[in-house]
Amino acid sequence: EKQPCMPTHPQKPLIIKTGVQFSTKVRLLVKLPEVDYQLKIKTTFDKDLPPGRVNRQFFILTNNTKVMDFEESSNGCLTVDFRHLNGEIKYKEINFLQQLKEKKVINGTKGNEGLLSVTEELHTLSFEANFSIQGISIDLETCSLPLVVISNVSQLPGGWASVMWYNLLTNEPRNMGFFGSPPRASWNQLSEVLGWQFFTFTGRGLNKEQLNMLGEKLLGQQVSHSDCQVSWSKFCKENILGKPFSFWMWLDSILELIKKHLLPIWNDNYIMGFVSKETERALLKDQEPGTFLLRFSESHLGGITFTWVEHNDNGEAKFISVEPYTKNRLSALPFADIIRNYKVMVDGVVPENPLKFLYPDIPKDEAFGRHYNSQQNKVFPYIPSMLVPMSTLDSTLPLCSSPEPPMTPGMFDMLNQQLRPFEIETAMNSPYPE
Amino acid sequence: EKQPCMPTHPQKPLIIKTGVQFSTKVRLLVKLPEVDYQLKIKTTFDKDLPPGRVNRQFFILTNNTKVMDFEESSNGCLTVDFRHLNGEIKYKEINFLQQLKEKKVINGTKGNEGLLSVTEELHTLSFEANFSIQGISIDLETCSLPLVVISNVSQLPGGWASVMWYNLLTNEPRNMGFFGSPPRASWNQLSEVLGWQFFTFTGRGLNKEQLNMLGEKLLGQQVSHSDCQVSWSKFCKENILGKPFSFWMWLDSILELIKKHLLPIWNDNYIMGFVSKETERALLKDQEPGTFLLRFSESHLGGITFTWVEHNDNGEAKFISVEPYTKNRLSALPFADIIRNYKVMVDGVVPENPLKFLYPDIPKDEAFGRHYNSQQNKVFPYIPSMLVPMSTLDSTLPLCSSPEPPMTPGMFDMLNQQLRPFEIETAMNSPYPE
DNA sequence: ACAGTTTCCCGTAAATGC
DNA sequence: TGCATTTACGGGAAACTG
Repeated sequence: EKQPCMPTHPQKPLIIKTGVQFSTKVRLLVKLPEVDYQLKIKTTFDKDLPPGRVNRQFFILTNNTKVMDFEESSNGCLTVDFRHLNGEIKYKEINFLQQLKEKKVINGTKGNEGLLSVTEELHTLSFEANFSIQGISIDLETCSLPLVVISNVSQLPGGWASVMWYNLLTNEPRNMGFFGSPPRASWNQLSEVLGWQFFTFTGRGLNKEQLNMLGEKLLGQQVSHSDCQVSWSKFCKENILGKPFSFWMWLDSILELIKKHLLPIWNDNYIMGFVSKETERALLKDQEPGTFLLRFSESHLGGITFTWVEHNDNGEAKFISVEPYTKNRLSALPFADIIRNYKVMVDGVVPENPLKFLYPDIPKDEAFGRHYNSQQNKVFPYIPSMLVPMSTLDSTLPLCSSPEPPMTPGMFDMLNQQLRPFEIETAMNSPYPE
Repeated sequence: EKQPCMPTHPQKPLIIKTGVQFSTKVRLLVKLPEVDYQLKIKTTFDKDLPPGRVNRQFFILTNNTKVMDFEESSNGCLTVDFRHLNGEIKYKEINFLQQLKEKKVINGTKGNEGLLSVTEELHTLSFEANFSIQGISIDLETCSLPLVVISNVSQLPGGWASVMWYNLLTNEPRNMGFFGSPPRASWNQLSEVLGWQFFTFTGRGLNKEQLNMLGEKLLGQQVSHSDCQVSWSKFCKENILGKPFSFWMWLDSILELIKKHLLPIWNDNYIMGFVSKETERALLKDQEPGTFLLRFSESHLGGITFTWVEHNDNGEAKFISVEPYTKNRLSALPFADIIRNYKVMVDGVVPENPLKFLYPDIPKDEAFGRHYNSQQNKVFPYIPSMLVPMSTLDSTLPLCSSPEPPMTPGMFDMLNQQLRPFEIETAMNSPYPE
């Protein structure tokens, strides 16, 4: 009869942060005959969870009772929307604006297995109303989909992973023990969700090649990933081999990077982003010198780098990648300007920008010109100054410039044991398929 | 009998921010004969202000009663220090950790003249205790010096100005209407306080020349500023002529800049900082080309620039200042590294660092070498990249490079009406005394 | 409309708990 | 001790309010 909607964290529904206001909407789906009186809705947090399994306990700080009525108009706080939809069903909506506070559990024994993290702990909001019609008292009750409660935005990625996994893999309205033994997802399902994440939060999804690279990263090289199963743990809990973060933490850090610093370029489809080093080399190998592409760092959270191709004296292609730029650097200098002004200075010779064509052959300025920042702000008595990103190289020193090593740890170790000058880098190319 | 100390905001006592914990200490100065029982201290905010004049009203959210006793040891929250001092007087101290919340004043008429800003509104904390000895009940009561209550750190500079002004100009323990008609300060008094501010917060005070420049800025050119009177309004409320900020706001922004980004260089005394443009030119005029000095921006809040001297073909000195660096830029690149790597490129020619000697003749690297950041962090497969601060000039364009115009508005307008190439700048020099 | 003031809340750092 | 989680609060921005 009543269909509850979810409390919302900015852009991420079903996640609530303690101490921060959230809002919920409840819609009454029955058409009440001429009910003009005000209907009181009471909200309760974790109303009747099985007492044995309770983990953290929360309570709603503010008024947990709100009136659902027809008159109030939208003021952002206690908005009540009243709409006729298709002339058939009446929706009444209520917004609660309230916040949550953790009850200190006196009882020392938290019921649950210690294995679950707080972002795997599921909660609900219950809504109750009572009204009487023609002398008959009627109780209505409903509750939300499972919620995740976090205490700091640093837990948002983990919480969102839980929400995604739950909603991807079950239709149950309230399986609170879901993460006690979470089901696996097929790569087919998961890749669709990942693409959808990018689409929702940035405006552009992921193409076949990008998803393929992600599949390989998560599952290793396979003929087809479609039917592979991905465990919850592999997706979000276990660290990637040799890295201090999980697959989802890595991917989410890239989502955040795009949202804050790369949005227009990403939406113009100028960031290939998810490319293996092997593919990268294969693509660049036969291109004009100075052809480059943009790739997200696999070794650091939230980083983006460019790799360009040059040619040795003997005609071999060599590939150079710059140290990845992270949000700190990008907030000092937007990425388009980095590409525009990037310089390499070898042996103190006049610096030159090695970036000429965005793969496959788009002149740099044609691709990024729209996003250049003419940061030459005229402050009258001063001469303007800008930051120029620059790599300074000394060709006599064995400065290593090879792109990231492949994922296999053996290979990684092997590479790490060798310091070598530029020339040898091209050797990295041959072992890989083209 | 009891001597109260002040609640503390980090580094700035007598300022309390709503919603943030603060602590107070109360010391009992009488030696109680064998009092081992616990003495309860009750704290009240604005206990008995004349009701007519009340502005904002606040109350203490947390427990306002704490026990002063001998046993408790320092745990950071309810610390009680117990010390014998000189074997004569017993100090008992209590820390209150509590926060303040504003009462919504139902009564619409705030008593005070609307002229005062919130940072000029003074409040107090009262402390009360009662104990009985030999059947006689004894009441103790005391209260703090006037406090300023702010709701956001953005109000801290204003609040701190009030605390300084109050404590500089009165010895009254609680003149709550002080800012109704605040007295003036002599420049003698004020300059001492300003120097002390720098000393306290950075470790280095201000020398005669620096204070002199500040005096001129505040009072205009005078034979001697010592006996000049500075009004509270001029110090903190009125904007500097032609600028959107007051004298103290400007000075405080520089204090903050030093604290966060320039501390070691400032403490090495390598920042002249407060120099008028006239003096700057007089100093640099006869120095080696490439001699530079560091000066705080007078036109923007929290900015620092360098000015260096070069010579024209005809031997005239010309002075060039870079656009001031503010906290945003400095957090991308520390100032010492900016000085180290700063380049000017004219007509696309090889860029060169024009900064050679810190005034009067200290080789740049000798002065700043200790603070250079070898930011060449080796991230294995990538080539490192750094940000290089650079000014790019085209000598065929009339790019203006004159240092800041002098403060007189007429002069400012005159300058603004002229766009001119480098060479003319030297003309600016002659009108000024050397 | 607007300026002074407060609220909101992210994101870093520190504290706490386990 | 180390890791997971929470708390603290500066700082930018939005919301509020006369």
